Amino acid sequence: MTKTMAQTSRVERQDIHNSEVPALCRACEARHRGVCGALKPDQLVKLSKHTSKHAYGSDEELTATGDDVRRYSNILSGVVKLTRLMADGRQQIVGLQFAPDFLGRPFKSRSDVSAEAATDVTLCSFPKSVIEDMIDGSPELGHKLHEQALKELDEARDWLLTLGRKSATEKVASFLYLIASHIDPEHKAKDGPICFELPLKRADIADFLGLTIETVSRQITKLRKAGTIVVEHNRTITVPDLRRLRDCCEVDR
Amino acid sequence: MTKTMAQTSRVERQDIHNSEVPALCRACEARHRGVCGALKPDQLVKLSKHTSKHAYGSDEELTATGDDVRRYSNILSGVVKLTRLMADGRQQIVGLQFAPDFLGRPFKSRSDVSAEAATDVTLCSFPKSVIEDMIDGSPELGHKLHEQALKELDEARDWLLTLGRKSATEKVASFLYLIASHIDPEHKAKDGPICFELPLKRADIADFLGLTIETVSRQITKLRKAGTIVVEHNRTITVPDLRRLRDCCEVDR
DNA sequence: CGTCCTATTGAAATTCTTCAACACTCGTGG
DNA sequence: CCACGAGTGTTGAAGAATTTCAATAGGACG
Repeated sequence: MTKTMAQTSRVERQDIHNSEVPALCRACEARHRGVCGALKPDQLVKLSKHTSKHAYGSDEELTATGDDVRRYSNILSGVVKLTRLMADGRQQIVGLQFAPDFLGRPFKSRSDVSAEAATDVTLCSFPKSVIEDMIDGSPELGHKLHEQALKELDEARDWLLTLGRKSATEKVASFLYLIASHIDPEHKAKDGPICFELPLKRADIADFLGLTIETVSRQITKLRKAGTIVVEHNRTITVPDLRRLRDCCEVDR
Repeated sequence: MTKTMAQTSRVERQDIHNSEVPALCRACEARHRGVCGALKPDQLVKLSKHTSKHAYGSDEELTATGDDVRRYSNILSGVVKLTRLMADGRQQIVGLQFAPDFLGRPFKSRSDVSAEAATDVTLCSFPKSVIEDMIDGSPELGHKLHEQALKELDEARDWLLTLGRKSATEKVASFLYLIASHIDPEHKAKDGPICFELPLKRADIADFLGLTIETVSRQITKLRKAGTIVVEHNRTITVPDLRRLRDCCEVDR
């Protein structure tokens, strides 16, 4: 069984036993919730020798399309968009990843999606080979990566339904609901008021939803006028009643 | 009904070396290309004790939405559609699986997609627990399942681009191209004439592409009149020049 | 022969896009 | 300090793509 959910107290107790956990990793979110949670202290040490932290600004490219993907990363902060581009410039965001998600495509050196920073992003990255060597010795790590792949698959399939079958309003509502639930997973059930920053600009939202900027804007206006959401400074969204937003994600016809 | 298509002679020759391979598995496609390829003979024996073959007719449900998914399966023949359904009846196919794909969602007992037979289908299925026990002992098996998850993820992301950003004609062309390449992976590069049966009826194609039946029909007519495809009996497609079809998948605007 | 299922086609209605104009914010440099 | 431009977001009107509604046709089967 995986022990991902460790409360702080237990983690601290663990770290007394193996004080060799690299300084870099000690304060790291990914160390507990991310892939590194599956690593033993000596593995962390080994990994940290090849590790580098890096910061990216909004819209900066993290991995070029078709590039050799020689490095894996943990997202330490920020939101990353995975996009696919067509020859004539049409673009589709095929995945959004939040800290402390893992970034990289195991078992394949080329990828036809490119990764861009949606917000300011910091990554902790390391060579592919190091991790791949570790997988063989530690099934828990392989399992964790497998889990993340399955999670991403579930999300991609949810989004297929949204892209294929929902109206523009439903799409925008679904996007806002997605962000709201991701920002505050606890809140999801509670249905109280929620406030959050949109990690994407309108153009990105459009590329995520398969719409135009204008349509996105119009639908946001519509939701705002209906009182389902409150918008400040274009990017700050308040949802007075999450249930009402959720209802907009799937309106009976 | 179930026809074992493997040439018996070759399979028998192989099995001289490991006579413990269960009779059921000897002629099986999945034994080589599917997950079972990662199993050792003694594991196959163990697995085959809990294995049952089953045939389904077109549109029959293999796994109900939200059902406990207690069993895994290999697709021995036919095409399976994975669908998501909305409360008001809107439907989206979120994945197509072909023999000898693996069917089932590891590490999760509920799934919100339902699996239906698109064509006549035969499955070889076994309890989840047996496979999961084996994963611990054989990293190769875990790896194979991981690979399949990643493959499905890549496919889902390809499809997100298609659903989000392509026109109706491009969507239909992309679908036909997908099927053509899947039916005959070798042919993909050659660009000669190809003939195949559509595994999906118009309604399913529509649910796969996020379109209506009528639009699908119109686009097929359009491709037919342009000479890009030849249609017989609604289901039999001939593609004289695969390159030309591929060009229709992404028309510059 | 009639019925069900599947597929096609036409015309009207709807949704979304395209094109165009305008508003707001922010940083830079005159 | 203000003008300017770039980047971002909103809104309106016209146009295009797709859906909806409705009618028709062919094949399979009892």
